[in-house]
Amino acid sequence: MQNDRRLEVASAAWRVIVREGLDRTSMRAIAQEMNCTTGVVTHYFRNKQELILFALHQVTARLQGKMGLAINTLSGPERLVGVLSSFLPLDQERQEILQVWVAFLGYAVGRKDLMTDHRQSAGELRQVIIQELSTLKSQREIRSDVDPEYEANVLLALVNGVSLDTLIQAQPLSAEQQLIVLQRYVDGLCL
Amino acid sequence: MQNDRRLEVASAAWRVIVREGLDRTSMRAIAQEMNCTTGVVTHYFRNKQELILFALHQVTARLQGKMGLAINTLSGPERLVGVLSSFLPLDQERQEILQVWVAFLGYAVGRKDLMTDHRQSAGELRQVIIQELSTLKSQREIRSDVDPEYEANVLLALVNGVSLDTLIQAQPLSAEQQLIVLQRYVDGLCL
DNA sequence: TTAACCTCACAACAGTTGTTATGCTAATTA
DNA sequence: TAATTAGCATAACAACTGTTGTGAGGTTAA
Repeated sequence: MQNDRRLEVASAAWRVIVREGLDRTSMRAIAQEMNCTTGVVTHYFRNKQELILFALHQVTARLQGKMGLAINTLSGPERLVGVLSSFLPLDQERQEILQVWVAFLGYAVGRKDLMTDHRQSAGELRQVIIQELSTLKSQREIRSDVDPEYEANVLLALVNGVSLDTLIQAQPLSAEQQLIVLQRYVDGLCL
Repeated sequence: MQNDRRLEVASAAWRVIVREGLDRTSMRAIAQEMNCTTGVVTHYFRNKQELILFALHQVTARLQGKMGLAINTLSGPERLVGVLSSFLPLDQERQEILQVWVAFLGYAVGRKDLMTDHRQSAGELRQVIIQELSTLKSQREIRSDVDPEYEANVLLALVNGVSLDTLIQAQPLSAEQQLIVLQRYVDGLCL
């Protein structure tokens, strides 16, 4: 399948990004990571921009996959925690996703179009959280005085902040500690 | 003073980073931003790496300046809020600082030495927060069951997360809303 | 004045970048 | 079988990168 090959190229790009940095992720470096030449890369992607954009969309796609799984298998307050924890770097795969995401976010500084991309996916996620909170509120699972829009901001900030801290803290939070932070705050909304 | 000139170069680099992106911030682009040639840049900085590192240290230096002001002028729980809010993008200056910081963080992915730099300054800030919380605890200003080390993680995550959201959210939190999020959480620690 | 020096412009260097064109081989299709 | 296309290697291109050296003009010091 030609689509599988595109994923292989994007996967190689990811590995180079995590290991060498985004600015050192050249066409030749990606090709070398796949043990072939740039002919492969140029054959499956028109531009480098198209490749970069595809690799970026792979980030959001895989995270949305995790989130969809949580939505379909859980319910109640556990589903809210499940959705939010989909984005936490709890395992090595999501730690890699986080690094690629941060690299792209830094790359988006000074590029209006790329930053708009980030904002859109962030906005969609925010709507999901608001929806979850509203449902929980109408089901009397959380306090009646919580403002879904406000708490969505806080929860997203908490998840993003905890994720970032796993990158920039010397002794980062363990997976259990990350979940505890999230769980405690959600517990504070319940009752 | 030759130090002032270095600051001018770094300032020009900041402007290019915010406007064009870090990867497009070349020696020539910085020089053009100053309306001169690369001779200026190469005269005050040995390498580009030295320039980049200097510009990065300017970020932490200016933030620590803000923090120092809060430490010296406030006291009690207000000082904790003041210290933490020093890092929030409440005004245009700190919004610019945030963008440069995010650009450098993304640039640090795949560079162990730069990421170590980030980790060190983050660790120092964490110690300050822990110290603040411990002092407040011994002064019976916050609940006796709060764990300073744990709450320091949560507070830092909250500040980092709120800051990030101002970048990646379509309608970002206003300065007042950012402070409310922080203030409310700190209020929850008091009593 | 003479000498040293700071500040900077300018040009040239080698290396790396993305992009493109060409051609080969194997698979697919007619 | 013949023709076509997919998949990829190779090489060459211009543009851009950081770095270095040379030198000019102005300032300071002896």
